[in-house]
Amino acid sequence: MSRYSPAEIEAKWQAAWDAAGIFRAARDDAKPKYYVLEMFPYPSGRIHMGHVRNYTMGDVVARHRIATGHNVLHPMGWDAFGMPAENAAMASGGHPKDWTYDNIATMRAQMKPLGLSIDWSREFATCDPEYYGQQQALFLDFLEKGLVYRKNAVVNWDPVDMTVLANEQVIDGKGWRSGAEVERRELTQWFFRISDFAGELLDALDGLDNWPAKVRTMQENWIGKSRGLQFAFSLIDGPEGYDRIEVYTTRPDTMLGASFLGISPDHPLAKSLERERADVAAFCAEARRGGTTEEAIEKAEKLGFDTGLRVRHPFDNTCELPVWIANFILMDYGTGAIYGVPAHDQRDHDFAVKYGLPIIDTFQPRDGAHDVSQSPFIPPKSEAVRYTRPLAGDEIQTGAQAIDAAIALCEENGVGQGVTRFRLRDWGLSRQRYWGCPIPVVHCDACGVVPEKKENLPVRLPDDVSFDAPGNPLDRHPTWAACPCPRCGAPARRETDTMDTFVDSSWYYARFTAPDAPTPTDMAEANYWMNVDQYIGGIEHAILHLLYSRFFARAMQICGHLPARAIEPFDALFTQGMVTHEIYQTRDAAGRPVYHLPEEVVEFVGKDGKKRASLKSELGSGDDVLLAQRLAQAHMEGKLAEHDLIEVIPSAKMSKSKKNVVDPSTIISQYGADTARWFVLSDSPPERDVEWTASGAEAAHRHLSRVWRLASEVGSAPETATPEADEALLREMHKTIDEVSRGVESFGFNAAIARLYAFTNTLMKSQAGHAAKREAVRTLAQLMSPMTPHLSEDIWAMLGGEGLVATAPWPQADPALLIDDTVTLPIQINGKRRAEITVPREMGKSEVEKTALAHDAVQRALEGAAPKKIIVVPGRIVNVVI
RNA sequence: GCCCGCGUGGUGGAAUGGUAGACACAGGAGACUUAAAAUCUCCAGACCGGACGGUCGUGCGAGUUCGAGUCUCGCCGCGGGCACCA
Repeated sequence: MSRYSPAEIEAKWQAAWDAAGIFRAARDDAKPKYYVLEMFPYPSGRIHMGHVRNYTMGDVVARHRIATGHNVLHPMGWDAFGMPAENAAMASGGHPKDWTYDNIATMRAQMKPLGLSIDWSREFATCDPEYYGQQQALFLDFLEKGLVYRKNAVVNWDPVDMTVLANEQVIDGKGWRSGAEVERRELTQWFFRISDFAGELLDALDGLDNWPAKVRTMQENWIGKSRGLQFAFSLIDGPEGYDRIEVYTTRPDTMLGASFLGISPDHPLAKSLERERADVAAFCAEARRGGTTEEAIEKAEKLGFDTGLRVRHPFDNTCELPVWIANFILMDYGTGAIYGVPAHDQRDHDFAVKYGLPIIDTFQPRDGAHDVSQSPFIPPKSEAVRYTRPLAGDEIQTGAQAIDAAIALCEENGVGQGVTRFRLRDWGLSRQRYWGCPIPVVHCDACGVVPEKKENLPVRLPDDVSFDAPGNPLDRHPTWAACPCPRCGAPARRETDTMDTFVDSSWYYARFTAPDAPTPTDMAEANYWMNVDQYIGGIEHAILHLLYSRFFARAMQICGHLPARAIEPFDALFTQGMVTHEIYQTRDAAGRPVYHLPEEVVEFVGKDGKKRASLKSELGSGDDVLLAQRLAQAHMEGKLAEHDLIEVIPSAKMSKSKKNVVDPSTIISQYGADTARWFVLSDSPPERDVEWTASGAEAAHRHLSRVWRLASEVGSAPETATPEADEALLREMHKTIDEVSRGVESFGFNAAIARLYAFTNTLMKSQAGHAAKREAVRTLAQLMSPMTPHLSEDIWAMLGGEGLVATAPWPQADPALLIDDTVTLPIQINGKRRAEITVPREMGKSEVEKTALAHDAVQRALEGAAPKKIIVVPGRIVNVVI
């Protein structure tokens, strides 16, 4: 065999790893453990390049840790519940279960050839009854500890499909499938009490030093801590039972600028009025229309209704404010009521202008004046302003100071108290869907909501369901919901809602530590393996998934399913970028974009040196290379009309509709898995997007072939050894060991790969002897092994390595060999490089100075004068200041 | 609006305050070959120059420093997150 043939060697070494069972994880107290996890995939159909990049990165980390003596846990599973399975069933018949498990089989079969160091014995899918049964057990434990509860909540309701929709499924206020106008409806739903943990989840972010700062900031903003004042306005002649209205504000310093009081249409007072007054009822119905999406809210016009009620200002008895119901006030933030200060708030200003309410300023710029009738004056809180109606404190002070003073004053006078609030709301988990984990409770006429008994778990999804009618198949199943009440035994009805699929992914990392345990976790295993030492996934999960998981780890710890130190489940997080690919685009007569597959076009280099392309079908038949040459020539001569050209848009996200998807299986059969792995790591830093290019993939493959050839030919050329060449190669090898090790440890994969390229180049030119080269090539293969495990294994065996390279100890750089005996120092004159000298490493400062000054270039620059100053940084640089 | 991040050749990108452009892609020249493929060698930031060499150069403008892609301040541009949140 004289050619690198990945298909052969990859299958061979995968079989060898399997036979040796080296990726099966078991507790071993003699070794430090290392748990590396990539976010598990949703089984959508086929794997894509993004998966390849994600799992390759995890694999590099895992393989490096194995080689450095760690006991590694590297599992894989499937985030398998969710709507696409039901949509597929509705669109083309079939069953969500079959669709899901078929996809899993396909994707697993696509992943195995990648040669990942995964312990497949721990694989599970979240739709396995064994998994969701344990999730139901967790739910029951949470219920017992008060971590989950039921309440009424406003949801997006599709009246045609008769289902709750997620915000993402409401488009232009209409259901995405039915096209029906979405209603805001109040339903009784289950909620996790995540908001109770808001402060803790926020504070603990500080300890997550190995998380990207960006993710921590995003979570911080999401949790949204604010400090403000809560107090009440007393209501004049209010309806029975209502004598005051509680409000919350973060700007109590503007209290004397209040010109109206606004309440949410869902505020209890509004609801009470609604029952008695037709005009109020009509307004509230109008105000509630439209979805709960951002988009719907954005577009919604500000609507207000003057109730005729009035409240008294707590600091000014003569001041009475009208009470309005306004559609922009949210019931679930603060108290559902605000006081409006049009002079210092954009929304309140809009509202005041529309309804002719007074605009009263409480502060002005320090110097000058701001006409608040035209626009609100909203300086940063840190800016000092001149208070025209100060509630407390000095006339001139910053907003922040005034706010603190106002809170203090109100607390002293018993008007209200300072409170800390969070934007984070409780997590609603009920979904009126079939393909999810059934919520294990029973509704009994006599006993109410009763938890299912743990011995009756799992509450299994029925298989005999149909998707030919709108609504939740569980709800209309003839028999499934019927069951005895777990408490009194009377005939009762199961909850037909299922859990949000984010629940499934909130604890799978813990389940991997003991996937077959008869309880959600096995504490001995969890105690050994947790936490995840390195978690890797996309930035798109920066908020929800990672926040929910942090909450779940805390809740599980409270229920005794995780050790206390695992409340932060992910010690280190890495968010990798996407794999992008260029798009070939033309436009149709109407100017709409039309996309083309790569095989439909010919690329060439245009007269401007930029990449151009043209449609093959317009060119007649011919060899691609010749076509490209002809096109380039024609373009150069200006013979190509613009409309013959295709727009080449680089770096677009891969998607079927844009026709720019590259299927990993195609690449693997063409070049092998090692090439795909090497390429996705080589071209960009891992946290950034990487552009897939055919030429880049070819280059990667070419390089791997070169390394393989280097290995197979080592020793076949005539012996040319010189001690100098051997020594030089050895030093270069140790520098490579050092740099590659550091790169691999710090997610500097692209830099590590660049170093490996450089070392390969050195090796090819080296005059070192056979023995030295042999060792260098074997080390090269070993250093490459986390990225190209099959190729490395083959070379390792070829060059007499002991055992498998996968389990061989990682090479250590000899510090003595990292330092050269001589150094080349650049000589700068006034900070600009002008020359260089090569001197012994140990040469003293004054010696170096003398040598530098003697240099021609320095003498020329000095023109006989003495330098003002000379800076010598040993081993680094010489700077002569003239 | 608020909060982050990023601007380096034709392209992706290297660079603990110390030789900017490593490594790779695309490009050019050449070797081998009947030819092609494959492989190998060399060139390559811009400008001036035959060469030696020189001038400029990390979005723009200032500052700190012997020395700034890197640190500070101010602009400009791009990207991301949050947002009727009181």
